[in-house]
Amino acid sequence: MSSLGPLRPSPLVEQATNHLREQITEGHWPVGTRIPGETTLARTLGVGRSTVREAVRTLATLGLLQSRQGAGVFVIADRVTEDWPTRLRRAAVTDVYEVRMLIEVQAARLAARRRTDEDLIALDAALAARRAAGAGGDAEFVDADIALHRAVVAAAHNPVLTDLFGEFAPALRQGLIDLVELFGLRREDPDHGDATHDALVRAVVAGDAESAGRAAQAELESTLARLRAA
Amino acid sequence: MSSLGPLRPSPLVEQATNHLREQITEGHWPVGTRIPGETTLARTLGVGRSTVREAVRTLATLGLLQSRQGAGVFVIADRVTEDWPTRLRRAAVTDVYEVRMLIEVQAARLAARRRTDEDLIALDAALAARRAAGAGGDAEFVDADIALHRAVVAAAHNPVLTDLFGEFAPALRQGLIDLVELFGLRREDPDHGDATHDALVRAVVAGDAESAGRAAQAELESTLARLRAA
DNA sequence: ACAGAACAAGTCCTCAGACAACCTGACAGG
DNA sequence: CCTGTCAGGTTGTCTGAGGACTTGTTCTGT
Repeated sequence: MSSLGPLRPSPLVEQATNHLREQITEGHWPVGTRIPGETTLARTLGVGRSTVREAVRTLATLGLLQSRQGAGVFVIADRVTEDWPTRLRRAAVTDVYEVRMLIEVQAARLAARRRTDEDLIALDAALAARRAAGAGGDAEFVDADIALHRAVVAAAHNPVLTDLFGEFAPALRQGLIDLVELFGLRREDPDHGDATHDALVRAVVAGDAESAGRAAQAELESTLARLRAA
Repeated sequence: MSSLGPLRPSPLVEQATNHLREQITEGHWPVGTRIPGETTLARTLGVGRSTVREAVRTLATLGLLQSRQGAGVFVIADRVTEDWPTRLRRAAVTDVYEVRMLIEVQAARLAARRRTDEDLIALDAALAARRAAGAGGDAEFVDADIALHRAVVAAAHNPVLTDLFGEFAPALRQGLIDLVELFGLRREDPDHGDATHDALVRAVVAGDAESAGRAAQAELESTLARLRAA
């Protein structure tokens, strides 16, 4: 009778949620249609009504269902938009890094044109912090490196761009730490890449878009090449 | 007594959800702490226990709470990672378009280096489709235009990049349709921009990264200038 | 015959109570 | 100190009830 059977290893709500989600993703309940009522679902799933309600609410929060009092529950989407953190986690590091490079090269050009006095202070501070982090551990150093790049992107003064970089940063962190350790980049050169980063910052400070773009490209491309080799 | 008072304009669960979310985001319940029990919350909020449960489940789905049977409900995050569709919807069209330009200029360069024979066929088809859409409505034309740009990005063969463009496309669509109508771009020139798009495609086909980048930049910058003027 | 009001069925929304499953900390005994 | 037991509290689930709302139908007046 009950479609879920006598097995109860995981919470019932979760089972019910998955069951309903399958009906949607597999097309049994196309977008726009009304799904059976609470009482009916409770009977067919072999669970209580409150359990069904919580499952429906979960899928409503995920954007698959929408319940309208008095009318019923309707399917409004058949798949959840996977969020970027998980998408980036699944993607290849080189692909992520390549996109990061695309973004940042152009961001550096914009930053050179738009940087304010506050940006200059922040850039100098970030550069100094990166240099200082040369004395610390690899994770600390990578964090300081990312912070510097974040300062460059911030100087472009485009909130969408800033958000986008913020999305990529955590995905890059671990890959960069691994890279530094694998190649032992900092063994004889604790603040590895200091000269290129200095050039980048100086180009942005000088307002030279072309140089800034080239500096960013050169710096990122060398790292990308190492990532590809690893 | 009841913190929610006698007002009942919106569903109680929603009110309870917002109330709990505020407690979290405003720091009254720091990450890691246990929140009061369902029965206690029901009493303080002046609602039933099932209402509290659905509110908690909503926040759990959003990743703010985690409930463990027998132990309690715990705060595991103090802010939800806003998804890109809503973020882009809230952002200024010009900012979104600018980032799109950054991405696509570099994508065009990559595409020129990596395009396969299949890409060439798809590019030609998309270009022809855009030309054909000149006879249709504005929405149809914009869709064909976006499809062509999507084909260019796809030729770069970076899945992260393709996904990223897919994220931006819907946010751009309406803005572009409005732009076309506002400026009446197609009144005397139904397939507006055909020459520049043709140049872009030919550069990608020829494998000329520099020309492709310049063509994309020129095309997108002119549109961006119009958006800024609007 | 048509337009609008009144009705009825179905649905979600909320509550209250009960019991089961489970976790945690205290406590006694080794 | 370590360990097993136990009691209290918490979440998980079910059920029954009534309220609120939507929708389609029926009825009424013109």
